[in-house]
Amino acid sequence: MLEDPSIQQRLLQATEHLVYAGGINATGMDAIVKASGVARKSIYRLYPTKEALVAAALRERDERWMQWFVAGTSAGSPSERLLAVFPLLRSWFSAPDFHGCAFINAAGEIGDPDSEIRAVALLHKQRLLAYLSELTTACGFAEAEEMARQFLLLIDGATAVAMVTGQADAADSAGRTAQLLLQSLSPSNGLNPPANLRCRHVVKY
Amino acid sequence: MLEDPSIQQRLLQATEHLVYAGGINATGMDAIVKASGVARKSIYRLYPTKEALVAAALRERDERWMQWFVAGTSAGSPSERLLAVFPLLRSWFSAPDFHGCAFINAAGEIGDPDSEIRAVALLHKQRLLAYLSELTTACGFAEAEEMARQFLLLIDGATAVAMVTGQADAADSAGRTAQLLLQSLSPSNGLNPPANLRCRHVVKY
DNA sequence: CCTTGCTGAGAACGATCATTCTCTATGGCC
DNA sequence: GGCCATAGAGAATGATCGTTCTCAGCAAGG
Repeated sequence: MLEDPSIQQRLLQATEHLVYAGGINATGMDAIVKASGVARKSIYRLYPTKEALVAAALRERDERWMQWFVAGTSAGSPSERLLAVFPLLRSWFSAPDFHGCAFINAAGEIGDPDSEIRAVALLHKQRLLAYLSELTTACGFAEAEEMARQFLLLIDGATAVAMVTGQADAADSAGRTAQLLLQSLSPSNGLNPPANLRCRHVVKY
Repeated sequence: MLEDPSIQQRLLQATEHLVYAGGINATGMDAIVKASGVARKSIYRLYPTKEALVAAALRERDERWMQWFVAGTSAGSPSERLLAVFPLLRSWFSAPDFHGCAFINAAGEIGDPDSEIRAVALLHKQRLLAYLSELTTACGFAEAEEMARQFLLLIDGATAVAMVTGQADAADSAGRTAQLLLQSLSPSNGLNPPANLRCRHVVKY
């Protein structure tokens, strides 16, 4: 009874790619139709407006990006997983089609604060923060929430700086700052509870 | 012999405001004409294309933003000035018309890497990094350049997170991370050269 | 068979886009 | 007073925007 998934998938993937590469407003429906091979009529049967289509494409990207991020930070102890974030980011920044965080770009382009697209961007950051919080909590830190927020700052800061300057080594500076965070707030320094409850569970994304 | 500055100033200020609030592509020339009160013919005599106009408006914003940033971080010792960054950011994030970093937003919206607008965004980040480097160098840190890059990450990360989530306290988390950076790399901990050459000079912006 | 609904291809719509043009002051300079 | 560049206001241009509509093909179900 569901719609043919291949059509929807082609449509969302082409939309995501075009919007990420060229921006939302600069991406016309003509380009989406041509790149996806999906007819206009079919697009507007699936999504009432371009905004809804772009929001759905960004939700799709959120899903895939989180899967990629979790898969790249799944090996080792919790602290090793936290530090694995930054080499992972570096490889992303070095990709030829890297153009920053799609959600920050989208939120920055959309003026209307009530737009559905802004809501998707917010949701993505909340999901990323929740995953980081899982990791810092698994490390046994007392202030795991605060630490997750600091990691989020480092990730988004490195992503933004890498986009504007084109220098992938922004991930390295962020990684060094993260290492400092882990060292200074390490559970083994006596200022925080011992790490007797590490690696409790892993969230699925 | 120069052009009447009031016209150019009205034009650039209206362009900057509209582009920052609503994005580049969503801002039409009609809106710029109406908001600035400058005639179309005069606009195209001053700037050959909309892209050049927006680039000039962003250059103007760069100038004013850096002046605001330097003025807000001019009191106290170098390390106090570095830490004053984050309450300053917090007040910015709390402003009703805050919409993130105009340069990150612009670079994220523009796909063409050779665009003049992208160059202005890059220049802004280079100028901000240079100023941060002045401050960290004045603190007497051995790796002042690296530290300035880390501060830039924190600033841009907090700005991006505050835009997407609307939470101004992203600046507080960034400030705590910065304090950690200053403490762990403090010149007084013996791992770095003593701070016998602090506060050498101040750059004008 | 006939109907029904989905698909692709593309025409058509009114609106808006960036850019150029016309027209009418206006204000300094000789 | 005459002159000329600049100013604002807005019409015109061709292109492109998001959205809707038409039409032919095709597959499934009665």
